[in-house]
Amino acid sequence: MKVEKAAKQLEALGNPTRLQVYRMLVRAGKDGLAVGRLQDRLGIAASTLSHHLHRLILTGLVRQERQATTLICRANYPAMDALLGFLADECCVDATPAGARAGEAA
Amino acid sequence: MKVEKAAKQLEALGNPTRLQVYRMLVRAGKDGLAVGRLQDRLGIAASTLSHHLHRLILTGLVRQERQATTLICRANYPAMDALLGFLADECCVDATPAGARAGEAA
DNA sequence: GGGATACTTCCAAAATTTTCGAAATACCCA
DNA sequence: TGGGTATTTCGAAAATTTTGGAAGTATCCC
Repeated sequence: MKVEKAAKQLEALGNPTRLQVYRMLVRAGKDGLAVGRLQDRLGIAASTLSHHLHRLILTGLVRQERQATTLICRANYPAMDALLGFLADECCVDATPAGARAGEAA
Repeated sequence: MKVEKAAKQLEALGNPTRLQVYRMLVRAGKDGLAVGRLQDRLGIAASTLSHHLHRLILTGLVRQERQATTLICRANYPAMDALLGFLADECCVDATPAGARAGEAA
């Protein structure tokens, strides 16, 4: 994963409203949740919610599927796994090796 | 973890420069990295880096320790673990149970 | 004390984000 | 075709973020 992409995804999750939306979708699982259901729970303007959803979708964290007049939103779990992996990745690889001491031979 | 706190941390990581800083610190491990070393690698103004570091520190993702005239920065690993846990947490708990079908008795 | 290095805080301009009403679009049903 | 529900796009104001030069603070060394 590229830093730019990860940053975009983290930025998308870094807004309280979008994070709530995302968590609702994560909790909802494979059934997903309609845009209208999200709006009912959040109590914000439809256009505001639509903008937030758009950003989550642009980053690949959320997917939408139309069912007649309603749009079902779902968390994209593999994308979340990739992002979590990116953050935890390569922990300490540049650290001084455990046995190393000043003046010690390589 | 509260949604507000998690959102602040994600927002802090959601900027390419700050994410790079954070990853450098994660890679650096327990030794950490001086502010000046970060600046050398990033090539940005010292004041800009200082602002970014301040945000990472405010959210609790990064800690600083003074060693003489230099400030050593370190990733706060427990904070990262808590954030990752928050995101993965409660996946699918609201989902329709696997055996559920329309009209099925509870 | 004087002077050097390391880093932060102050200030401010430019860019971006957040918000939502109004208008537009998508789809279904009769 | 006409009308209704669901959702997005347009447009724009207010708030926040990002950036860095200049000035300030902290610590060390002589």
